[in-house]
Amino acid sequence: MTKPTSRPKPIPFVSTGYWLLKSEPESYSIDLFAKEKKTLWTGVRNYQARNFMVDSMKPGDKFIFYHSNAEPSAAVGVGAVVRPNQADPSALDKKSEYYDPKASSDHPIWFCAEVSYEGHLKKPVTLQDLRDKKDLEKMALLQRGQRLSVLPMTKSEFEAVVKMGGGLK
DNA sequence: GCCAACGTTGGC
DNA sequence: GCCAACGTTGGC
Repeated sequence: MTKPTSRPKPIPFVSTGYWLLKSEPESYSIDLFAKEKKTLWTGVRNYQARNFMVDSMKPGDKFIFYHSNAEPSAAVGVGAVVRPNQADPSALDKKSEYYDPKASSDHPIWFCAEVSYEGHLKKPVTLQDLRDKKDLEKMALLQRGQRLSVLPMTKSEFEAVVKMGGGLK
């Protein structure tokens, strides 16, 4: 006997191992990432984006580093997931703009991923470049109203973006 | 700075 | 549980 349910079941999401992570360069840029080599991808405060990092990201996954709210907004580099699904320390830090009074070490609420720098694209691939590319029209980033800061992408989308950027430098 | 398109909150 | 009001994101 199946339980009655008032809500539709979430569609199971199967990761292809490729992601796109957004950051505003004024808050965390690819240049700073390159200098630090590794960072905790903290401050994600959207449940769907969080769930990607908790449920679907795996060590070794790759991602496009995308500058949002930038001049111009563009894919600018590549990174790799080191360790997903970790409690986000910024939620417990009263001085952080991402502090959440409802979070605690027993109940972190928010999670992040440790990620490592792999390289800058030789040339940034602007949002307009991405939109102009027929092969990328289904890419999550380009869908109407899309605002998540952690987005899945397919392997072929990932490879197309890297190629458009002339590879890594 | 504007505003479309979202997500979240809270009164009921 | 509905939904109006509010807040945020991010392109332009």
